[in-house]
Amino acid sequence: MKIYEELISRGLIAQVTDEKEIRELVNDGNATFYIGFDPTADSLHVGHFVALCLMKRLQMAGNKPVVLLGGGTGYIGDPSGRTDLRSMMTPETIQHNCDCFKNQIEKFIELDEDKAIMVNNIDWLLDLNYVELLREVGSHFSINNMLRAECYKQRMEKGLSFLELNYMIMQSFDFYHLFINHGCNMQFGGDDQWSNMLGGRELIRRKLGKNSYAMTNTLLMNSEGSKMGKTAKGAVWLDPNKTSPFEFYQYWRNINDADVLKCIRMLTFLPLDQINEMSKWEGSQLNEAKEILAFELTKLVHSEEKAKDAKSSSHSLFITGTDDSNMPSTEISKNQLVHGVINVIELMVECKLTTSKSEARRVIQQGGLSINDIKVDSVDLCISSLALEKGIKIRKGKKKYHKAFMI
RNA sequence: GGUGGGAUUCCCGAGUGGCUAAAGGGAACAGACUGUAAAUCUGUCGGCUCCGCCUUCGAUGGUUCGAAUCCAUCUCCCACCA
Repeated sequence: MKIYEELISRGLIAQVTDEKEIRELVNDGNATFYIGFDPTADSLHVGHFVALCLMKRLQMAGNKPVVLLGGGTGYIGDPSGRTDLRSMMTPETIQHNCDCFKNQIEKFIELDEDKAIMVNNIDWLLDLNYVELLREVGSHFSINNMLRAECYKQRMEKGLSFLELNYMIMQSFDFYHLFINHGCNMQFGGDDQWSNMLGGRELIRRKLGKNSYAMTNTLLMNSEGSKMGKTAKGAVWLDPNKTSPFEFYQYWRNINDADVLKCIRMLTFLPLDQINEMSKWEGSQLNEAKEILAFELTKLVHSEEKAKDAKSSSHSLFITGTDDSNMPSTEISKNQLVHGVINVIELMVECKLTTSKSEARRVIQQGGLSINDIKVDSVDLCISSLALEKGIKIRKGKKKYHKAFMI
């Protein structure tokens, strides 16, 4: 099976401009394609990961990726899929985020002049001359068409600023620039980028009379139709300092039944035969599939060792109930104790298990807290320094484990 | 520039002088049931020194025994017209 067919089988391709030509191009390893990453945060998240995997797969098939950091487009902010204006970032933040992205991507994609390159659109966007751009590029865009694009349509009700309207033009210009300077003949991106990508293709056609290609990957949506990779606390980050390997593992381990196979297919590098075999699984057997998914992804994003750790922590916590050194922990210092003890409520807040004492009190009153496997039934319970020196295991609700200790 | 409309607790959204820490829904959190799933049911859902007290309804000042609700000024949004 060739790469294009594989991508289709994995459900990764959403839309393509010219199916036949693109198939040939990527199957023969003749594509130089780019994917843009706008530096919206100081870490990549799961959504980016889908794109990175695709990049990797295409690279392994002999195509050349161009990683585009959106240091310039970050100044504008993509309105696609948004109901409100993105908050404007300072140049310092953008720079910092770009640096973070760079570090993470480098670990995943082999960068080498022949195999893949990384560029930053700040290098060409920031120096554009307004009037010149209007004449050279702006004249090729039809406002009527732009407003018909899905990404803007949604914003017509809530309001769309001129700044955001220009995002499409900037992204189109990127493609045009890369086409000329790096022989980049294809653009890849999330399905929500489709109209922006067509804009670039159209610009290349109008200005150079040349054909170029675009294809989008399926957005990772759950069975309820909302974007995956989000938790109550925010995104699931790839940065281990923002989302620990254990949390990362748990996110996938706790995924809906309906979404497991789809995720395995899309995100892991397991052979399709094996995945098809797994798709016959039902009911509680899916737990096994979830473990595989969680393990494989943790391995890809962090390392095999971290994945093993996460898996064994998960097992010892949920199956055998034993303690484990991998759970998040908080060190309590001596001066936080009063008369050699600390109140449970204070302790919970200290460990960031709850954001306020009221909340901590409620959890205890509802029977949701246990320490060293003994349910806490009084909000007045105090923990001694002796216990803390040994280290205590706090469990809030069913799945939140935390360790508190004192040296 | 003109004319209207709006800003309420994490989000949506009621509330138009006291009975309002503020309906309803969503999210979230805890409990039951389970497969570390979903669905369902129950409870909670501003803070604290928690049977009581304190701070919230865009901002500031005022009227009143008493205001999210009335008045004034300001800030920001939106719609229609230009």
